[in-house]
Amino acid sequence: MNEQFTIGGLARKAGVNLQTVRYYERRGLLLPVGRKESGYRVYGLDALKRLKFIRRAKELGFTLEEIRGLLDLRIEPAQSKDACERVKEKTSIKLKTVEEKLKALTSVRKVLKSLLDACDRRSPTESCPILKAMEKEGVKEDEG
Amino acid sequence: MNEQFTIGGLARKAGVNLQTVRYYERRGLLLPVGRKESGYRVYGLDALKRLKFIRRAKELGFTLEEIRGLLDLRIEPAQSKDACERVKEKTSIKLKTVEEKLKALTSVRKVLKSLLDACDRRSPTESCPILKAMEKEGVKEDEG
DNA sequence: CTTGACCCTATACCATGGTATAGAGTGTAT
DNA sequence: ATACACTCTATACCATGGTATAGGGTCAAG
Repeated sequence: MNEQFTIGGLARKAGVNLQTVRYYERRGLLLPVGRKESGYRVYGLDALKRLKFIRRAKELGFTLEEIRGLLDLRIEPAQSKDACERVKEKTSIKLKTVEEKLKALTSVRKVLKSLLDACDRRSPTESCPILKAMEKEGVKEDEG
Repeated sequence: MNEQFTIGGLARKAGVNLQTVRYYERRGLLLPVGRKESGYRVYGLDALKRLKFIRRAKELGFTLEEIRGLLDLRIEPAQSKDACERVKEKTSIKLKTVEEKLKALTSVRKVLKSLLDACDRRSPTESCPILKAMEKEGVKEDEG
């Protein structure tokens, strides 16, 4: 209960480099609950969860800045309606970009599948099938 | 119309930095169709498409190496059965990574949606819903 | 035949996200 | 009390994906 870690223990449990933990602290992503007399950082179980979250979110293509934003999207009981609205807005924005990525990735998947098909039929493709197919997919090409 | 570009024209049309075009060439992602006497690079319309594809793929979280792999997927008429099999294999691998990304992003979308939901209901949540959701390992794609 | 916009190569530099190392203190088991 | 694993800060270093700059050539218009 109320398990505590030293930085090394935390890093090991989460499977990340010890330096990375300190790096995340510098970036404002992961703070120790406190320090010992000696100056040693002390972490709780929540830190472990947070650290795991950071790694997963990173794999999903969020930057550390964005992850910090996500972690800040906490709905605390004391928060005002305004705060809730701001949180909601940030979340919506993130959701929208995620949905765009999903759409584009779905197209890519479709293309790859049809390429596999072509392989099975041994029908030669154009010089760069993925490009041709993406054109037909009508995934937006530019915008900014 | 067999339109041709110089490197600057291509970069402008695609909305990328000129140096970036040369960088992609160094990385083997985008070659000019040829050179003028002067040594000037010459590009065709296909290069523009390719360049746009690269940018999009990048936004989806593919590395330049991965993108090169995607662009290299093709079946040539003269290819042997073996070669075809290799293409198929490469394509399957790409497909798998795309599907992993899709899965992970779908989880994120779910989490973000539920967060928005919680916000709508304004249920004063005790702890960060995102954290909660991610703690459950539901999003994990890794360690395999 | 020079000016300006463009191109060439080569190399330096930048940001992000880490990782490693140096030099010094801590904690504890023998 | 000393060895060993661990921690601290600070700083250097690495890879990726670019971006900028230096020193020079090309080319069309005037």
